[in-house]
Amino acid sequence: MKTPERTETPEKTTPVGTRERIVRATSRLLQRQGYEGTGIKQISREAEATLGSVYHFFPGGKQELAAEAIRHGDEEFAVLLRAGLGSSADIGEAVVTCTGMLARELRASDWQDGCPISSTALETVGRAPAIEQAVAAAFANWRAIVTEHLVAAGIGAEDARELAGTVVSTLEGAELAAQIARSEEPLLVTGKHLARLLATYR
Amino acid sequence: MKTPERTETPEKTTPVGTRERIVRATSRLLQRQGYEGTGIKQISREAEATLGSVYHFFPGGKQELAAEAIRHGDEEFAVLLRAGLGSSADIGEAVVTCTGMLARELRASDWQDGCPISSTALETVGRAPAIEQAVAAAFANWRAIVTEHLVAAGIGAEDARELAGTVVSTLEGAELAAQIARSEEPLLVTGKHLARLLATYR
DNA sequence: GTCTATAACGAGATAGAC
DNA sequence: GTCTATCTCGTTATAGAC
Repeated sequence: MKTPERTETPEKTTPVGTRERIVRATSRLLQRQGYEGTGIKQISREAEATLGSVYHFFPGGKQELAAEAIRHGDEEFAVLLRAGLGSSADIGEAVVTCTGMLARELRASDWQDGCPISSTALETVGRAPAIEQAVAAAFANWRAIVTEHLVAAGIGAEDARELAGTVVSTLEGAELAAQIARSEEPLLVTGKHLARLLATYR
Repeated sequence: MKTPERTETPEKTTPVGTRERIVRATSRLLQRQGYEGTGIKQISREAEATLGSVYHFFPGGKQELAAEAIRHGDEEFAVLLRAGLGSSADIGEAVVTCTGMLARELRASDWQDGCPISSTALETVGRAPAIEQAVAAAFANWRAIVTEHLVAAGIGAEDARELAGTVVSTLEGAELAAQIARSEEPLLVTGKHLARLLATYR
């Protein structure tokens, strides 16, 4: 028995280990406050872990922890992307669904929860190799997911590759614009334009 | 005589006052390091001004100074936008010119000098009203500039307004992607796609 | 694996002489 | 307007008991 037995509501919340609590808290804080704006003490507080535990699991300190949190955000956004893009056989409609989902989540968080990694990505350009690598991997992952769906929709491989980059970039930019304007409009309009662009292929 | 007479090379560099040196230094540092990553002491050092001078001109402290620096970055990017968009009668070509200019500057700075305000914008969402306002004004300014050129190119007013938002957002996203990938490709490809999108209007 | 204490340093901001 | 000294607080990181 490695975990304390909790007979009531065992399926509600799977007990999550300290390490994962730290990673999740870090991911959320980086999303909202960026890398420099987030302190390790705040992370340990929010994760309900002690400072000693944080350095126990991440001896590399803040950078190592941030890189792991970026990978967490990577997968989080990938899940949303796959859900949205798989929602319709029409790829244009699917992209519009994506922007709608992003807009809904953004409004629900009072425009706080944008892209989980963009702020940290911008802050660490050319200054934190471990983080930069995780960021680059995330973008590559998202592009690959979009490429796959574009190819499945009948777009040629090379066109699909290029378009996927534009789709991901444009979602990033639109999410930033929506946060700044505190409005869903930039995301929704951009979804419409992306669908229109995709419709010109084939 | 308000300024010391310098008879030699008077046109080379117009002597710039302390206040402006501080604003310029802040703008550049915010662009590269973001808001939380930039210290006032570093600013005063880089601007060759004393800490006392910084607080003399900006009694509101870091927030007031950052807001002013955002306005500086606003105008800086607006100049580039106007130059690029005015470079051709064909609006698609003009947008491609813009992305080419951005790509060139980005590479020249070793992928450091992206959008002058996006990092600070992301970091301060919902946490620094004076900065948020300056950021929102900058985006509105850039959208207005693009809208004007789209209308001049014969696109209907409402379409132009929506497209301008997408153009600005997409440039933002593509610049981020280019910095991360350390490659001009995201910007150049995005320029091509934007031109293609614009060509479907009329 | 968890906890507390603390070292070493830098941040934003202020005071007051000049 | 400029300069220096300083206050107070928070930061990352480490040490070592439990």
